[in-house]
Amino acid sequence: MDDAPESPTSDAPRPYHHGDLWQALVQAGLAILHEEGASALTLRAVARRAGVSHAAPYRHFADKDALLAAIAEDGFNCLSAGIRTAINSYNGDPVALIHRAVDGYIQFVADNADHMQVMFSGLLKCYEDYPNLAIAADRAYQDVVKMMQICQRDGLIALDDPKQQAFMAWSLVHGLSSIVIGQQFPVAEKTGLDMQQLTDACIAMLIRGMRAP
Amino acid sequence: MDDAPESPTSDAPRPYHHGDLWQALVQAGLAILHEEGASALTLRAVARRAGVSHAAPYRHFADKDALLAAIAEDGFNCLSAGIRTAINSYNGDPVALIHRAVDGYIQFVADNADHMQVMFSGLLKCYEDYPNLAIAADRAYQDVVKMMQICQRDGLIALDDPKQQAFMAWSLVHGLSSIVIGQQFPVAEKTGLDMQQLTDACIAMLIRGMRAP
DNA sequence: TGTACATCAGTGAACGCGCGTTCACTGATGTAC
DNA sequence: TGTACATCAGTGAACGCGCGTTCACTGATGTAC
Repeated sequence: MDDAPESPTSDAPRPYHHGDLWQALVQAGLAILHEEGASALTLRAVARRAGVSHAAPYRHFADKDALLAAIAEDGFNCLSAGIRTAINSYNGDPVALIHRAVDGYIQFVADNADHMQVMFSGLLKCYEDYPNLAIAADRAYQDVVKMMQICQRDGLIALDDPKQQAFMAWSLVHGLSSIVIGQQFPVAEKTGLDMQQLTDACIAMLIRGMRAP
Repeated sequence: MDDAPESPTSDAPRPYHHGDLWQALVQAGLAILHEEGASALTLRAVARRAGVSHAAPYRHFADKDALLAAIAEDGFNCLSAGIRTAINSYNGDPVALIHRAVDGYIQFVADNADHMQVMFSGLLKCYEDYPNLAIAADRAYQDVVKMMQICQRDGLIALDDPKQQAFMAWSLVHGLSSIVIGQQFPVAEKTGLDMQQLTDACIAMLIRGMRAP
């Protein structure tokens, strides 16, 4: 009687075998992050939301951290998808490329603050224990590197190590978004600028800082 | 019998009245953050470590969040103390000033990763509910602004709005430290640089990006 | 085509645990007279 | 200087709660013959 699974949305009787419970659990976790926040992300809540018993997840995840890793991995996939979209629609204007990529990143953080928390706030101690997660994080990073290489090729930034440039760009954008989103202090009120203006200022500074001499 | 306070370190009988339990609880919280991490930071653990019953904290803090706010406040005070130290020892070289301040910030983050988590990872939803915390965060920010004004005055950076420059600098350094410290991916391995080299590269980029034309 | 059987996926009860918070209490402190 | 008393700070038992995890189980699936 404890923890009855919630009634399925459809009237059809839910089959005993779920089909793709792995995916359903990850999606349920994302929904909880959106609607209730990171502190509500428990294994039991995820199972409840997916409409299965709270023991069912153990068929698919070794423990809670494994589920968190899958959720974090999904987040990195979203980030790199956004960057890749920007790269794929590249039209020869590297400044526009950076704007599109950065705006995408910031938008993702704004829309998924609690998801970012799972990815970045040290909830998972050892990324090495989750190879798929490490790969996803690396892929996002490599996409940023690629973007830097394009900006180099087309003369926007200096021909320095693109890995280093990518890391600096990521740091700036990540810091920008996490300070604003985390609401540690009312940035708009303090700087007199809105998010878009702050973003644009950061991009301008970044490009100037990396510009080819 | 549940939750017996641990024996005091001194042999003298602990007086019934503590003297400054408020401070003792904050210090106990910091010790837990250092030694056991943010997930171990519970009200009961803090009381245990301070050597009082687990109900005693409620004489000094309305609830758990109030304790977290006090701990976060302490963190911002440390950050601004570091920046002010750098400012006070200013010797006319603005580049050295920035290096000292940034190195201090990064060192603090490296030594207090879990403390930073309490300050920045959204554990406290509303900073407005804790005026002292908001003041401490703002003071740290104002110290960065002051640093920017010095750099402007001595010709290192452009005469733009120092509040905006401060925010960009903070974003970069915060992002840099949180990505590296959070260990999302092995930065050293990926970029081929150690922390100090990455820091120096970021500072160089920052100054170039803000440099007076 | 039908059937026995191994394998897999999900169930539900149970475990021990530590948490945040409340409450009636008691011991200590300091102040008014 | 001594004493009654209000006030304050800490105690310890109790509350309800939800968590992660385990376990023996059962229902569904698919494969070998």
